[in-house]
Amino acid sequence: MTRRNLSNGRHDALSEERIVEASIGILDRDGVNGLTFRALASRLKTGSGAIYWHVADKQTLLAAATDHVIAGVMAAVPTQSVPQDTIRVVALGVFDAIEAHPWIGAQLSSNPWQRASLRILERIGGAVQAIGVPEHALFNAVTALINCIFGVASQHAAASRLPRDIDRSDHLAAIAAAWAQLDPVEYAFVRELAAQLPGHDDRTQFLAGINLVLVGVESIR
Amino acid sequence: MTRRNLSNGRHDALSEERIVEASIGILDRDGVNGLTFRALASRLKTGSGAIYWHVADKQTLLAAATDHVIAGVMAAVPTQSVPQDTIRVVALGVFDAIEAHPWIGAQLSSNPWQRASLRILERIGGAVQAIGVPEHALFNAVTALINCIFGVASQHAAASRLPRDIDRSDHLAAIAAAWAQLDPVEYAFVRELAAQLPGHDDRTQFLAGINLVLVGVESIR
DNA sequence: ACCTGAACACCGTTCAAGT
DNA sequence: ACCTGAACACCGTTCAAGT
Repeated sequence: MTRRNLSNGRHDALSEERIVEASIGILDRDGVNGLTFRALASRLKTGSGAIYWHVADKQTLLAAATDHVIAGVMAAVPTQSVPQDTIRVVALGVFDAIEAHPWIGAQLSSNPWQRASLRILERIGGAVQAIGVPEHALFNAVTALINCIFGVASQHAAASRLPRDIDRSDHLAAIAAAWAQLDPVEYAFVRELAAQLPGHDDRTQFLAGINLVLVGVESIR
Repeated sequence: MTRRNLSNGRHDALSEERIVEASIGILDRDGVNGLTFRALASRLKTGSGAIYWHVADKQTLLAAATDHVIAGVMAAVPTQSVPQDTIRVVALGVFDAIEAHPWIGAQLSSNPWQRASLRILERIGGAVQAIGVPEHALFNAVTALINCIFGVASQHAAASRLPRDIDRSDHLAAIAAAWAQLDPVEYAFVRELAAQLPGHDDRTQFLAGINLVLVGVESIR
């Protein structure tokens, strides 16, 4: 009975999985700054030092939490018959995951070579290969797509770091208002864009960006 | 003589500008975690509380430092006769700025609507307009390009957070080696990519990605 | 108006001590 | 082997007190 957490249903035993799941719960509710080892220990009814027996440090914990979410997303994405569709579905899956767990955005974009990113890279890469992009251009095509996805990821991450009591459309309106007050000569374009800001749909926008890059990718086939 | 810092050369008086410049110095040498109000106060030979008279908080200070660098980059970029070239030059300017001041990467991608980002948005937007993209597609085209730039930004930011004693090519080799040990079935593509990783040039790669998006942008003209 | 520096309320991480 | 919780070495920020 040395490994009781395998053989019985005791919920007391700490494990990396339980820690990661508790972390995700805290992250979803309170954001990255809300995830402290003290808060985690209190939720898991243990001492803060106990967590270090299972997890190296906070950075590793955040990477593990991100991987847990992204692994779920990728498992749920079926490979489409048209590779372009696979890319779109993967991209939208990541988009929706960031919307559900906003802290993932910062995590993905701040560490592009962690496991979670590799899962995305693998799926996108396979699809780009299936499109017929030649070997020497693969790297370029794939990173362009990944950059697009992660760029939006961080954009969303920023929006999600807002206080919870601020409405999203209020926030967009506030940004638009701020832009409208910029210098008319120096910021002519931004001021024009301000008018379009409140009405636009992030998800549609995101997909349109992916499609734009796909046109470029197809051009090198 | 109420505003001595305007009329004479005294270097003692604190000002937001001096604080920002000192911050950039610390950030370049020690990274974001090295920038503490105590380190800043010591460098400026003042008390840590004094800084708060000129700067609201650390987040604002980081945004101001980022804006200071990006403003310099944008001022140095001449508008090219071919709008596509303007986009390329702006993008490369941002790329080089991130290479010189790596902390900017995280800053840009974590707050896409700060002043520094707006400066970039304005230049890119004007050029996309000049290409002849119709009004309704402007937003999509511009954000796709910005996402590409910021995606790479954060990628570089990650690489720059490495300890200073690690060589860059050693680091790439280490990543390639780690990738090569991944599951051959689950990570077939990533393993193939690993071989190309050590040899590739970031800057060329980056420009190739921009060009890919430009093909897409031109397609909706 | 501007600066000082101690004090406050936190952090992540470590580690002797327990079981 | 795994857990406890006090302790350490930091942070950002505030604020009474100075000039």
